[in-house]
Amino acid sequence: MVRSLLTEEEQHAILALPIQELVLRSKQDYLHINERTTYACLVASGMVGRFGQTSEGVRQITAFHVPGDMADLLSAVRPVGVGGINALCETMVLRVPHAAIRALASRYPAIAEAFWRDCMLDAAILMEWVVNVGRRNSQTRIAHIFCEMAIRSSGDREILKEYPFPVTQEQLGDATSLTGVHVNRTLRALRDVVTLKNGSVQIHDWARLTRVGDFDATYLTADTAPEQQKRLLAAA
Amino acid sequence: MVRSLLTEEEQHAILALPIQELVLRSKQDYLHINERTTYACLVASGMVGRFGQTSEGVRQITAFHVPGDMADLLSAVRPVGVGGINALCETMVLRVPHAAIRALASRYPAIAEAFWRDCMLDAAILMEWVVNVGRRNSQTRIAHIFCEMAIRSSGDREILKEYPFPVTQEQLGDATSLTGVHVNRTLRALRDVVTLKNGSVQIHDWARLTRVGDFDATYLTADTAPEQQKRLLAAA
DNA sequence: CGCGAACTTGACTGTAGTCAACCTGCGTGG
DNA sequence: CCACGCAGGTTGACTACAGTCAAGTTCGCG
Repeated sequence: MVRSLLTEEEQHAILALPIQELVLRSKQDYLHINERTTYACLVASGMVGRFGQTSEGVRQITAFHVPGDMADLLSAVRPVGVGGINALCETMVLRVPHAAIRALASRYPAIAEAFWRDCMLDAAILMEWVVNVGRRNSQTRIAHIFCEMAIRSSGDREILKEYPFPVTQEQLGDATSLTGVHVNRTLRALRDVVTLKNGSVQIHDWARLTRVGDFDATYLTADTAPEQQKRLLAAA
Repeated sequence: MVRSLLTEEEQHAILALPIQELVLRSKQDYLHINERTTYACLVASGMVGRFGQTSEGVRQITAFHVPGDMADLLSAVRPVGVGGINALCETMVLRVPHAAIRALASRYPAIAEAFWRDCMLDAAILMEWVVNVGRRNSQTRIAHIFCEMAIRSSGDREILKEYPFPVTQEQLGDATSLTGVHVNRTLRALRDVVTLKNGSVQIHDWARLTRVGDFDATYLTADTAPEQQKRLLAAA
């Protein structure tokens, strides 16, 4: 919730939410496509992918979620059309009942807005993914995802030169709409700039990576508006 | 706001929002990419497209908005990363100040949730677009968009056999990540099922169109949960 | 040590892109 | 009222990026 300003009381209220730990095995589907749920899940460790699929069962990953992300917060207000969720490696999630989230949002408008804003960051990323998959070639697509995940995995710190990204080349293809074979060839072409090995991304040249990846981090940045923008205005 | 249940008082409060009418010429950019705004806009008539673009300026439409849609409601809580907005034909929009939206959301939790839910429908559509652009061939892609817009243009009525869709083949290509030339060829191949002419889509065979378009409307359906799901639970 | 998942490589194919020419219909201005 | 211009649509020939298929190879784990 670093993306919004909350008072201590609000922060305590969030930390007091009832949670239930759940450990997912690598490759385990946590939420099946079109499944309805009454919990939202916070990724505590590991990594999950959200995905959609065609009627033929071909999967398309639509989002990656790192520790700290609510992977399906949107389901709290709209439990349909969330897509499936799949653990990319052994992952611990904390399940929070929708009812508790909604009750909290009702009581604290600033929390409602913080949740809403969090969902809107996801939406901005999704828009960027449409552009990525639709308009960029294989090198740019993959480099772009590596840039995005570098920023998101680094939190407020300096950009990490290496970060965990426990996906197979096949899964990276599911995220970029490429085949595993072509991901492999593309990674080879990028090897001077970035490598994916043992479930980690190693960035050798960040400047070149952002250039190849046609990457501008604006869409990921926290709101840079005046501070009060991060909180709801007092009720009129 | 038909997607949520609101009391009369809440409905009146929404209708009392300060608005400012604005008429956009066809092809006019209303919001430039990366532009920050302090208004959200409701489409009153006509049609707009939201778009992203690569650094080379190639555009990718990420959403269409029909009358009744808030095209950039998400900007109320997160004014960055919205992308650009372009009028596809002469369009009237109603601009509503972010401040008013946020004040209303703060005062009426059910309205906050209705706004949030509305944004989440957009997000669900966006996920479907990633799948569409990433995983489907040209015929399926175009047919899928035609299906989506048929449902959204029909509102609660029966599905219209003809509905306004004032886009050029080139713009349809910008939405489906195809070139204008290929859109043209694909439309020809689909002409027994659906045609795009004079700014309207004519559906000749809805059953076939959904089959060709690999279309399942679940992601667009209003929440089918028990009624109270459509409103925030009373504050604990 | 042996199995299987993931990765690697090569040869060939196919869908959609590119380029270029031409057609059509509409709105404007002479 | 006609003619011009132009945006949008249509078609053909050729190209290219990524997909497909198939045969290895490597590596980690039981």
